[in-house]
Amino acid sequence: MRTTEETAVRQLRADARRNRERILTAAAEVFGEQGADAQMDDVARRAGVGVGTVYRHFPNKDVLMGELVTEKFTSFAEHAREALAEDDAWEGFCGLLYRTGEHMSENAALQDALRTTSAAFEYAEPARREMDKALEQLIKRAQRQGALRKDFKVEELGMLMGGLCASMNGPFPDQQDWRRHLQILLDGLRAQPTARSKRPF
Amino acid sequence: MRTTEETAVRQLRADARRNRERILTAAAEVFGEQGADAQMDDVARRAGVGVGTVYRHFPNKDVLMGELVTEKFTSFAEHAREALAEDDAWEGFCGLLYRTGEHMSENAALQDALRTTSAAFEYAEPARREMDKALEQLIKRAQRQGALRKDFKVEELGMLMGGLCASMNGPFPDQQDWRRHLQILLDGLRAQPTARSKRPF
DNA sequence: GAAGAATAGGAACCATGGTTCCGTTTGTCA
DNA sequence: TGACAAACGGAACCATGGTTCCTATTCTTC
Repeated sequence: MRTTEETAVRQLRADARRNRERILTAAAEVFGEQGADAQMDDVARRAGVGVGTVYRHFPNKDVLMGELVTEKFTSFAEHAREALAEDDAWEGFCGLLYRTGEHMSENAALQDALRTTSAAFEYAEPARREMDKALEQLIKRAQRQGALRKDFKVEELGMLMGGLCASMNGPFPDQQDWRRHLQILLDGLRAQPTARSKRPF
Repeated sequence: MRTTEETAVRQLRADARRNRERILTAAAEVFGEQGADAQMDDVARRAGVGVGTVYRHFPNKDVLMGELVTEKFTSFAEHAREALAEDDAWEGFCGLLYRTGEHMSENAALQDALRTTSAAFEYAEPARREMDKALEQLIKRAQRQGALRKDFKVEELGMLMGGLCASMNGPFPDQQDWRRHLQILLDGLRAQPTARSKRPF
């Protein structure tokens, strides 16, 4: 079975194909564990390959990381669409954020992608936008069901999730838990029957 | 007027004292603008001084940054004590977080200090603990007044504020506003008369 | 199974940025 | 005002880590 896509990429030599795969796997592990400042040499070593080989397959570090993060964002978009299938919009929303948090907490590079501006993550922008489209539907639906505060916008979700990342592996001792953070956020997002508290600004 | 403290530090030569002050000012500006990875050469240049001079006054970058961040934390602690003087504990609490946010949003190094684990910021730990002591009182009081959710702990505040920092200068377009983020957090922290929403975990 | 192109490997290269060193300058004190 | 310690300046040093380059090794094809 050979799709057009595969042939379009020009048939790689058998060893090259194998190595490319290994590199991708190794990179996912290494960047996942160490975040954006993991080293290319580490990736190469973990893949059992020379650095030169890594660079033969990916022009530079940014592209390699971008590739990985894009993959992640794409899968999040998929998750969002799944959540859309649930009956209770609010439950779907909460469940998605939790699930996403779970993934992020296991992937340092992803956390970096959500907190930092960096050339590396611009490659992932299209995927991010794709993800946002699915999220938007989810949000709208939860708002129609009267569960999510009306003034909440998709763009703000990125911001909140970025903040959530900060509580994973941050400088906080005592096993701080991002789940707790998420819990508070969700309580803040829930549509309130009562008037909201005054704000000094 | 010569305090014991000044003499304890051993009388510096006039030019040295002047330079030390300049360096501190320059460093506050440079690190405030560019965060933890501003360069020592920049600090020196801004202070109108050679790098060597910077190093004569501060053994290394980490200590210099630590000094600055410590100063900030100390002033935050002071603010917290001021908030304690207000009648309405909740208003005091909100006001403090807002005020703190305002400061953080103008100081990139401070943001870094709240999100990253780094030798540089360990120097600021004592000051941080001092700050936490004041915050604890503020929190307890707001809880007694029934305004703040009962299950909230001081340690969690650091986490949340760290998250808030992530929405300042993050990778989010469209002028995302940390004030909005804070608003949502505060709504999540407000004591709820109604039962909290179910959580999928 | 030999030739040639594709691929691998990893030492060497280079830019960046913190830190050190030492010859020069300056403040202080008698 | 002269002497000397203290302080200055900034070129040079060094470690780190991304990227390149060139030789050696494999596939693949005939």
